[in-house]
Amino acid sequence: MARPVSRQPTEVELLILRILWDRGPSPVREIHREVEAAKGTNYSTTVKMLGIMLDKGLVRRDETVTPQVYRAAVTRDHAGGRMLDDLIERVYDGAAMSLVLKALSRTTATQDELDAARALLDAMEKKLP
Amino acid sequence: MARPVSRQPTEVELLILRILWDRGPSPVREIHREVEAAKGTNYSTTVKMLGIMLDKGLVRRDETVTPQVYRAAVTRDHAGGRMLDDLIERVYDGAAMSLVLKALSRTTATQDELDAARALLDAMEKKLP
DNA sequence: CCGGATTGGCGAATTCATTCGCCAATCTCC
DNA sequence: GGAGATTGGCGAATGAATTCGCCAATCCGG
Repeated sequence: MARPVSRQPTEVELLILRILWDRGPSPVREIHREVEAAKGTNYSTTVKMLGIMLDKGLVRRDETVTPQVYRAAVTRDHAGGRMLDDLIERVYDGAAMSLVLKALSRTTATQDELDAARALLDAMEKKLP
Repeated sequence: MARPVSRQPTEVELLILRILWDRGPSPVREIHREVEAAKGTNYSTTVKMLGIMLDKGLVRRDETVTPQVYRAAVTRDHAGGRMLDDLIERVYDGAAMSLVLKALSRTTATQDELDAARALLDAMEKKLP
């Protein structure tokens, strides 16, 4: 009686999405090459997972060409944002800033990213009452 | 042939941890009260999950009192931090800042939190080459 | 046109998380 | 002291995710 609960991409789905995000639309054979390198599973498994992901709407398929080409149907930021929202909700009951500060403290960033972050903070401050 | 993959707390485990984080050490009956309110499952299920979590080291148990009292063995920040690291790794291949900016943009914060965030950014900047 | 290689799909098997039925040990209070 | 309630635990059943065996269709070089 297990339940999925969060409508997040599963482990293998995420692995495949990441591959598609990194290399763009690709035929099964190439996707599988990376999946196999990452976890040594079978070609059939990759095909199966792609089929499942197609049903779930996580990927698109161009069947007009041979071999068929798959592409991610969701963007990295879209999926990541949803997963992050979910994480924040499940761990911090929605109090995001706490988690964000934590994330900031353990990351490294470029000057540009720091500037962008400051700009965001400024924008947020203006919205304060 | 499913695989565990990430050693993160599962859904129900997280629900129970959150309850313990919010109310502190508690007897099963009270933990169950909230679990039931949240998802309507049985008392046996809550006991079972606590047993599993005890095995995994996610909670501690004081058996010297009756009823036994359970407490979280990991802090909210510890668990959240690990889960966040995992999320960042799985979605962004480790490039955290991108995700952090995304999180910032969709949250609201207090003045104090904004100040704390700026302080962190300043500290990070000093570490730049 | 032919045989071997490639592609893609279906269904069954496996594993983990979750759920609960059922039972034993304690406790509570007449 | 004992009936009924409360506590806690174990083992089996259920369901989602994952894996692969096996097979059909298509492709490709000679």
